[in-house]
Amino acid sequence: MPRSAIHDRDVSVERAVRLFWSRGYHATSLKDVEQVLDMRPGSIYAAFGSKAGLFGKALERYSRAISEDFVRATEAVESPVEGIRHYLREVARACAGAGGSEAAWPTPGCMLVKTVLELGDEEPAIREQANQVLAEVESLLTARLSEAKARGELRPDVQPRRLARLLQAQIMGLRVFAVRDVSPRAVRELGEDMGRIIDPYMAQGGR
Amino acid sequence: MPRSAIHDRDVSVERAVRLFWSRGYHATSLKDVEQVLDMRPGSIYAAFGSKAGLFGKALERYSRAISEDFVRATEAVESPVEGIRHYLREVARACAGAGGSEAAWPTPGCMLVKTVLELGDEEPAIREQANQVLAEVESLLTARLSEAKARGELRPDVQPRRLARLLQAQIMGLRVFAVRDVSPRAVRELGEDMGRIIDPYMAQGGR
DNA sequence: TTCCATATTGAGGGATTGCTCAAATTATAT
DNA sequence: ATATAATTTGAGCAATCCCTCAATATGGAA
Repeated sequence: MPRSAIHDRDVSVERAVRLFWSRGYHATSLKDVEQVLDMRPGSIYAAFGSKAGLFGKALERYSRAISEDFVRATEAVESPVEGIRHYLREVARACAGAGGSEAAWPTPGCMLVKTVLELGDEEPAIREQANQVLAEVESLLTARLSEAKARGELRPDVQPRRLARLLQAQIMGLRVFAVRDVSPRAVRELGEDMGRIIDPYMAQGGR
Repeated sequence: MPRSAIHDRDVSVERAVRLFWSRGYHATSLKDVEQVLDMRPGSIYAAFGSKAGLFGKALERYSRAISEDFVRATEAVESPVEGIRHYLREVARACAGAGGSEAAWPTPGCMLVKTVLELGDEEPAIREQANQVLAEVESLLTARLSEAKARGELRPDVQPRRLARLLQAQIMGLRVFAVRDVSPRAVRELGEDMGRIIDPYMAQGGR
């Protein structure tokens, strides 16, 4: 007997991702949200509770996409180390092409990083949410590296978690760097150089 | 004949640095500024013109401090490569101890990075200011690396500017990583590991 | 068709935003 | 002391903020 919803929740969240991802939390007003979602305040609040609530859902969706991308790119090749290199190249490529409305990424900057940097003591729930996802990504990296170590690709004395942190910092650094007004070529080169950081950690003297 | 100013401009800007650095641009209201500077709106606007104007002055001051820190830490030892490693360790230490009101850094996150990530098309002047300083830091790094290459510390085929970008991404990544809720030990280890990234670029097989 | 239950609307509320300006204040020169 | 000119104040403006809610619209069951 009820009236069916006219707005697809998934589509709305997807649009909110791009909006919040590019503008950040504070710089995005509900006017912007109304425009992008094509919804009026009442509907938005009935569906998501609050601006922070919608942001949380968007961040959740972004997080899932990021994790899936990592797993997919990483499993595209057999070698875990090569998989991580492949991921770094993919990120560099996406960063270099980011910006346009047609681009896959509205900005090179990682939404998780932007969130953690923007939101301090205000909105601690969202900050904690982003922190937790970043910890999960570190664990994904650690798992891949443990696998590589078990396969004999990495030296026996390598600490997977510690190397994972170094590599996560690479991804963060790459994406922040790409926000600078710098040539796509420089970004791709940087991704390549970052991939080579693993070399000294590999068995048989690297590469 | 005029009345002398009661507020020291330098002190005010210094306080504004900590305030904007920790909270970011949008999350900082003029109420916050009034409180921290102990000034009323009229005085603030007479002195700095606008919120963006004050932020610009604060960013300028922060930039100078960052550059000076880099040069000082880098010149503390004779070898340029060792100087860069020393800087990375110093940054890691400052990051690990950041947060408290007594700490040297209110947050590990770099104000330049936070600014570039937070401000998009809005406030393009400030964004451009931050971008330019980041380019200058890249040049500082490049200069140190060129020196190292001339001294024979680095392999002849090393491209200083390209390696400089890799290292700037390290600094950015380190400081972003440290914003995560992670142990000081992990941050210091990360700084150490980042220093070792230079090894493969060094002459005589690194180290 | 009638009715119900939910989705949606949009005017507008209370708070806060960045900012202005006329008035008050006060250190200095005369 | 007095006059001068810059500094500082703080009430308050227009705009915007996030959000609420009574009214309206509408799809599905009976």
